Amino acid sequence: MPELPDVEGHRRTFAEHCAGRQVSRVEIPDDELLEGTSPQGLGNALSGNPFSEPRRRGKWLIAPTDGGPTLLFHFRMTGELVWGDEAAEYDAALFHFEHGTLRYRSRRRLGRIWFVPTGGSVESVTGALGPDATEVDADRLVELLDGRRGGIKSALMDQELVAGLGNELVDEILWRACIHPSTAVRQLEEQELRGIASKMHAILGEAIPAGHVPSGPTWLNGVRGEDEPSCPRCDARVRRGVVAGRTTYWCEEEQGSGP
DNA sequence: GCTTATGTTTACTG
DNA sequence: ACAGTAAACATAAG
Repeated sequence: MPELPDVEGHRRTFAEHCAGRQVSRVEIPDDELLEGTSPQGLGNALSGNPFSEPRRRGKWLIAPTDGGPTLLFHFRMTGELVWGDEAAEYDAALFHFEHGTLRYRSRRRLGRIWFVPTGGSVESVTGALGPDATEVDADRLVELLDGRRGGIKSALMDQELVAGLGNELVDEILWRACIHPSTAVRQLEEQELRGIASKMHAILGEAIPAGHVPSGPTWLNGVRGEDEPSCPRCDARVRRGVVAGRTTYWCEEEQGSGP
């Protein structure tokens, strides 16, 4: 689930229930989850330091405390944040508050929570990240892709170029822009790059409030996983293949068969 | 048994 | 330095 819109949903969950609040107890059923501290160290550091307003950059959720350490959440493939009392087998971290519990749940246990001490560097954990996809307009995208070698899908998936886009979002963007995912960036006209930026914004504008990439009848995402998918726009065959190392869907009719 | 899965990192190759 | 691929991570589902 976790691409930019999903993480934004988790940010809203955190903001609604945890911002301005003081953790009363931390419980870490899976201590492989924690990077940079121990369950006890985390508990100590969070006592007396209420969370402030969380922010998001790309697929990272950044949760600072007032004057204390900052927590960084990355969800990888199957992580999520859930508010409530319903326990699940893969609850890996529980943040108990007086009014309820925030659960970091991670079925495949790939996600992590990083601990950044007061005054520490968030960037040293996240590494270099490009501008958040929500802040990239057409001019900026053209600039970012100038001189880029390789294919358009791998470029858009590169978090150092643009932060937040994942496999499903990129397929959706290129499908709406009618561009084959393997197309070399250098072969794209400026107008095509502007089209990509515009579709990216339209898609994010719908996906962010939803908290995920929608899979309704007008979305390519809706045919993902089907045996014989057909294009929601033109009904032609949707192809499935591997591009940039990831399972990729595209409409053979509208996006072509590739370079 | 096999394949596949929304992400990232590492190692290797060109 | 820049890109691409493959494998690894851990687990479930078909």
